[in-house]
Amino acid sequence: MTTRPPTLEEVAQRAGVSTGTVSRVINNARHVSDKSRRAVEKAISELGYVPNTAARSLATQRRGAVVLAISSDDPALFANLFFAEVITGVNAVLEETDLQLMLVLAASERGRARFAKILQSRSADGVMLLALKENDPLSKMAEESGLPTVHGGRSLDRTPQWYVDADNRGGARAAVEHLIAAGRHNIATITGELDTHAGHGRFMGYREAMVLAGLSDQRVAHGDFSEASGAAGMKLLLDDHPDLDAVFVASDAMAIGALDVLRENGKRVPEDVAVVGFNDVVTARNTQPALTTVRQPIEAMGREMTRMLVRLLNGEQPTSLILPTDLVLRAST
Amino acid sequence: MTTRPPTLEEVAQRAGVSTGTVSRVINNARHVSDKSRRAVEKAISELGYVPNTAARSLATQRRGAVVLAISSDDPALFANLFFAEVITGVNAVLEETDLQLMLVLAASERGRARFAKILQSRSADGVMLLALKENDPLSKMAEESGLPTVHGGRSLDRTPQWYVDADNRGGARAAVEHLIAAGRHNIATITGELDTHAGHGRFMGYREAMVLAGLSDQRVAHGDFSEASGAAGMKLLLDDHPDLDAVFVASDAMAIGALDVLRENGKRVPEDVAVVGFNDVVTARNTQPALTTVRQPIEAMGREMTRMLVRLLNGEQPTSLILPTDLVLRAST
DNA sequence: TACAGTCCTGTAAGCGCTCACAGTTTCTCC
DNA sequence: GGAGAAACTGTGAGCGCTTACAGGACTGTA
Repeated sequence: MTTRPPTLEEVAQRAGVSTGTVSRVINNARHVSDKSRRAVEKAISELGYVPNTAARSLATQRRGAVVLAISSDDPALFANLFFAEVITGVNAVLEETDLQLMLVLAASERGRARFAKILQSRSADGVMLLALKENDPLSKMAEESGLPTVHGGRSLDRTPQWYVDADNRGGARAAVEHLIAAGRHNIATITGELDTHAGHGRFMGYREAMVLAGLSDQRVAHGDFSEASGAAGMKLLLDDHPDLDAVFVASDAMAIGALDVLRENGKRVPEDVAVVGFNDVVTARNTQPALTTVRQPIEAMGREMTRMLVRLLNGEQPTSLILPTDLVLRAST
Repeated sequence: MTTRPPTLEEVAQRAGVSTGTVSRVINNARHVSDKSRRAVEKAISELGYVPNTAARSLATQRRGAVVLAISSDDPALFANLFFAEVITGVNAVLEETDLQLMLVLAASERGRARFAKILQSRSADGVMLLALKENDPLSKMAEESGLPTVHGGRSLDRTPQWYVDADNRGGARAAVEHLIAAGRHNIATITGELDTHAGHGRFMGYREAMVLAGLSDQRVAHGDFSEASGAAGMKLLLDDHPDLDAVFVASDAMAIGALDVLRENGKRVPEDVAVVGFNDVVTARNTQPALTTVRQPIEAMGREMTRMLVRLLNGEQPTSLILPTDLVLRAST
């Protein structure tokens, strides 16, 4: 058993000053003489004093912590290095502050209850929400708590006041424009779920690029981001539009399904049909052929969400952000 | 702005009892009449009261949170779904308790300082440490703090009192025995860094299996877990032991490098040379051919670490755990 | 009826810190 | 040298909760 850590009062005694002065030194407030400051600092280091966060929180009404809540149990969150990347980004910014990171996986009912408890017990000063589903209950909970909240991604039904999102539309458009520049004209698309912001945005990006180039945007199959739906979509496309020479697929998982179908049908990639995916999942570089895809700046999203939240906590008014994506060129185009 | 949340005192007033009684109800202590209890519960739900954690922490000297510190910036931690899996496991157990999860990435100097601060300011009741490097400073910091600490993995230099680890040796042995059972006899190995517990254990597992089967354990190349070192190791092995018919590789990354070299040298896998890796990284199922490998129970490690820590916090004396691995059979054997 | 046990309840003293307030000292500038 | 401002410091009242401790109200027993 370790002995009880030293308190501010003991520091004050040792330094021969009052507790108020010690507190001022700790929070480097003004109005402290060099002499007192030095005495206090000496006492602090001799005693190995570190302020007790609970006591400080109680007095200041500030928690010194933010919570990152991850809502969906969507496998998309776990495929990929999504998790690691977001957290790396969040951590990088938090390291520059005194804020601690609390993590809540709120996929289950229980997890949601825990999240609610954190909010209501005021265990955190702010919230970062990765809620990929539409109408996610966490979103409302955070709002009702009144805590500053930053969203990662948007839903179609409601644009949160503060969010960071990837440029789904722009990314899709760039991907399709890349296909066009490579001389493809009969470009099809397999969409994701259109009732998600990402799915909708990527589809819009496709249409935008095609229309602007004066090409037909009518070669469309609808999927749900899953590998199986990608395969099914590809089959439909081959039936309906045997002339297609490229396909923009709204997720890598679907693209993988599509590649299988193309192979089964004797289509060579990219010679006969070029394929572009979206997300740059880890396996994208190991497909046959390696998949050209759109990479989302996930770590940057984590970073920017955190920056935004920190600003909010400082009373500033940040502006929401849409981050650019990268087109990763590989052998499938 | 939301109004200040209700306090315990307001609950007491509304319920017509004293604060002591309310506190007893909240912590469901004994000696509360049904009448008071009901009155208090009614008041609580009417007011939407939730105890303030900071105040409670201050009074009880318990924080209601544990910290998960991830030390290494080792890419191995980020390849894979390591991150997501560990956290999923940790979260699953934590959901059954009232403990919150604080996450610290302590790869940088700054991160380490933050970790120290958490320990010293007593912001957490216990520590889970994923410190993959030998002699990791975090390990000592945690120990000095006196907080209950559970380690994920071991280092060679020092076995922590409480840890959860995967059975590296047993996993390796099972992999090699699988090769033997398939009729291979000239089995080589490419080791990982032997000064890590994992590298050492896997090598021991290889030797154990070979010796027990009466086979030579002398076909050895040493690597450092990286893809490049796997390729280099494979080259050496082919030169020194052209008769080899199988190779147990201590990491998937190295196995991928080895597969490349085998292909370049016209060796067919698995016909000429069977290959087994270790870790089951996401890409292992997409290699050519798909890689047979040893899967570590990462989520289970997270779960067991957390269980162990919870027991420790309850004053129980848990015992350290070595979790079994799984052999994932694919086309490379 | 008296007396010890049990239960229940209220009271109040902390937990370790911050911060307004008031008091004291030191400057600054005529 | 003195008035007023500025800088410094100590004091003490909280922040919202827990937890002895001290009763008071019952119960059962002699």
